[in-house]
Amino acid sequence: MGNVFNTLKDRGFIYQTTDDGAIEQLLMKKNITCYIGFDATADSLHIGSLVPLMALMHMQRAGHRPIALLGGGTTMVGDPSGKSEMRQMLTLDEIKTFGEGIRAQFAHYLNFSNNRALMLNNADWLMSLNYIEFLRDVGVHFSINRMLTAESVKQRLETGLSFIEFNYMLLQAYDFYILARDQDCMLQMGGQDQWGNIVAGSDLTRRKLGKQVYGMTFPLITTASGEKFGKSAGNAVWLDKNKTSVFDFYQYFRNADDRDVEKYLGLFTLLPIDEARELPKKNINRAKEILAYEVTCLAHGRQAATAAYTASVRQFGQADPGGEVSSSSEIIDIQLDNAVPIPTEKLSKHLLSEGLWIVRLFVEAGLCKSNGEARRLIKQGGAYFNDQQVSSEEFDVHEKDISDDEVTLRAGKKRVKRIIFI
RNA sequence: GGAGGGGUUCCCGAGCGGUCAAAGGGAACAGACUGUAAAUCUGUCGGCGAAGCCUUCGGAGGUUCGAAUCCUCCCCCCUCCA
Repeated sequence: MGNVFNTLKDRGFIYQTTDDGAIEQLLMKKNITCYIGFDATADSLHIGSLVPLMALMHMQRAGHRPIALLGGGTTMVGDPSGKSEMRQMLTLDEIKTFGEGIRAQFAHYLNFSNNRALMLNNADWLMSLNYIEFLRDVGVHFSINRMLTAESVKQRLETGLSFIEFNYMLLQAYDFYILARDQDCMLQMGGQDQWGNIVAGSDLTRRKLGKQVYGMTFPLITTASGEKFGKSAGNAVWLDKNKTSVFDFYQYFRNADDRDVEKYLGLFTLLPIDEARELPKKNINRAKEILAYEVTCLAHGRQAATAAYTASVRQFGQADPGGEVSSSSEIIDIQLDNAVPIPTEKLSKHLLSEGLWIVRLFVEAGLCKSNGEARRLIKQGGAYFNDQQVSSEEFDVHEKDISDDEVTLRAGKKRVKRIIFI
């Protein structure tokens, strides 16, 4: 399997590095430790973190040791990079709780046994810093003139940048230095907006330890239509199945833009790169199924991915019924006859006793946010009750209208829910 | 600290006493077309069982028959000066 650097490059992970040749050499010569920071701003990661997660995974598979660094300390300050406004500050407690949730998700991608990967929290060394000491120790090495030329800072100079955020770069640089010193970490990776922070860290490490360490950034992933990757209806697509159902998670990738499929297969799956390039050309919709299945497999496990796949096929049909497309994905072994249910909501039977207004039912089911929205849906002909179009909003559902205490609701073509009355 | 500019519905951004639930664009949602894609076209896009009513234009008061629009105080942001 050999050269991870080429693997990452071929699969579209590399945006820029501090030194291509040196990093490639380094990675081939020995097993190194590398790190990526994740700010603990929510109790779950979302698919925006998939690129760094996959990058660490590739590193580990190639024998290197990845460190996932939780930003318990840096989140106290807030990274201004790539943001137009200051981020809300979180308490230490919140960050701690968030960290727990995130750690569990990492375990799906990385093997933490025998210290083959580490999870650290920069709160451990940042929180106890003494201001004056830090200034004399670290601050001296930073040139304001130079910091002001950083792209991430320049952008914020237009909209405003507070001193606390301006300091962020020093803290992240300090992280790199600490990891280089204590864990022999040689490489920091991150999103392209992290470039300034990463370079600052490698400079600081060189100055303080006389040690050469390296940096690499990933490209910012956007969809072909120019939107930010990972937003579905304005909401983030989370890795936590309680925040984004497995079905919705699968569907997000199943509905990828044609033009993005090849890129996504390279970045978000472990399928051989040649296959990732070929699949979309052979059968674009089968490629999307495979993409969605593979990504879901990594995030939620094979069983859940299979369920999402079969439920989707039942709902929308399959892309390659003849089985003409060959693939190394396990998806081709899945038998489609044991159909698995779609997202289910339980409602109380009491609601039915006096008749449940159809408008309200759609709201209760979580398919519409308000009565007004449900009315609109019905008016526009997008509401379905047991696959029957709802023609009027003046309709009450009684027990006699449903069989087996169960009903299927559909909003538009894609949003479906099964409701069970208990 | 001084002078000026600004905070509008999910976002950008018009409005500057009634005709404003607030132009326009984007996003989103539904329909047509399709391949669960893209592009295009059409419609919708604060809440309320829909009648009218209620809540919304940084916050709190005030003027007025009537305020997003005028006045006062406060909070926040930007620019220039110190």
